[in-house]
Amino acid sequence: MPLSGFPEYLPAERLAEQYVLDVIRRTFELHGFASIETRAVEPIERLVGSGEDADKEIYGVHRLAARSDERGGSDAELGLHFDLTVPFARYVVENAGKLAFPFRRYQIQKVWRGERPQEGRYREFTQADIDIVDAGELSPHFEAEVPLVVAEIFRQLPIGDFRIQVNNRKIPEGFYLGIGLTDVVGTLRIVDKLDKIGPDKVAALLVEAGATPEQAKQCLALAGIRTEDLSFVEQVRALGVQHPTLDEGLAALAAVIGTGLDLAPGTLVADLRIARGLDYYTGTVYETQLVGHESYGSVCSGGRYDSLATDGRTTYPGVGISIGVSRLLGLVIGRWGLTATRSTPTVVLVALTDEDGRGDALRTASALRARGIATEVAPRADRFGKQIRYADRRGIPYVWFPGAAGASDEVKDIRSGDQVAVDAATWAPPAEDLTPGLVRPP
RNA sequence: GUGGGCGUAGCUCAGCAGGUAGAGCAUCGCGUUGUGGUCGCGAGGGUCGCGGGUUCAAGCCCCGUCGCUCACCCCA
Repeated sequence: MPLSGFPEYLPAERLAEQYVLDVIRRTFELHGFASIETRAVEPIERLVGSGEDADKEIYGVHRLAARSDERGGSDAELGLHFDLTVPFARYVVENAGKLAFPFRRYQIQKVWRGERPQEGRYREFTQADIDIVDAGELSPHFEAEVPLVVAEIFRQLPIGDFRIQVNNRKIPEGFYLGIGLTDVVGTLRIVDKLDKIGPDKVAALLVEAGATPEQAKQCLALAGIRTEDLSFVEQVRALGVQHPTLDEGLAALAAVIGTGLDLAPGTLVADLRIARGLDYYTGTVYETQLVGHESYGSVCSGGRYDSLATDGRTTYPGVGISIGVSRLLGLVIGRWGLTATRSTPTVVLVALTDEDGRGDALRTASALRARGIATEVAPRADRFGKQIRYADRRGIPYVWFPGAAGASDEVKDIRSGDQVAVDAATWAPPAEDLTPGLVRPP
């Protein structure tokens, strides 16, 4: 019985997932990020401390044999981590003496959240994170770097157009303070519903929360600003609000968008309505949607955090971004039907004339594997039609026939039907057949 | 956590005044003792989510329960 929120894929879909993970890993490493893995559990106290009402999402972990009065006793209560940033912050502090700063790491792991599952929302899912953390001060140029790495990954995947929306929390914060609204978080939360409930209802909620109609109108005006270039600065200025925090935010966002314009035009969008992500973000925040699937939710988000990690003497500010691998796959596999070109890594099935030929077949397979060609030997010496069907069912592209009595071996591409005489010591498939690829059904 | 929808074969579904379960697809076998995909024939496979109740009789009605699903909340 499947458990809701704990997805499990069939082999072909898992191969598609691995393909995506391979692209992610290769690109992270290409940009010089080093891999780490942190334990699955953290003391609950640490997990709760970072997020407001994160506690209701946390899965607790304890020994079944532990009596209830032991839980929370001398041993700290443990919970499964709900993201990779909080454990990473702990890891940085613990290992600060052995790490070289600025420290760049990537981390691809499962995380758990105890929320009601829906399409694209799971209780167990995979995130792929990069973060850059420094000791004391973090240079702002890193805030432009991390989303561009993600853009490079997404461009390699068959997911269509995407937009990485960028904002800086200091912009709404300074703006709200500048017009006299002091409940920054509450205002953000309401404005964030804009896409879902529309401007009229947002305005109504803001007024209900204590804003004047004029303030509500100003908030909506700010939230409506979205540009692919630096003109958002002018548009905000035109609203006539003054506050030093607003100035800081505009300068910081302009720097990020400017770098994006220079290096990867069209991928970063300044969008002054987005504010989401966990609440430890202090400046730049990112959120990513696939064009045409905006309502599916963000498939990648992150931001800058100034004081998530601290040992009391030194703080370690960082900036990071997290690809929601499971959510992304939920869309492209679940909704689009994307899958792998075959359900097994096997490139070649070595056919068997009879059981006496198994020894030779195993030697043929070894010769092919020695050159990196994934090979398996037919399970039974069925008639060739069945052996070909064995390959066909699995999407294995080639069947290898042993040559009879001194004749040369032959390999057949069962997609085209082409069959040629070959030598196991030298034959190789075209590069595109070496590993499973991705296919999207018509 | 709150509120709606739905649970029959591996999948999509049918079934009915309540009368002891069916189709298509998939799987497997044979036709085809050695080169598949088409076609033909055939086979296997179900405690009708689970438990209780009403009834001579329940997949169908009633109660409960579990699960799945959608929305809210929140987020990847």
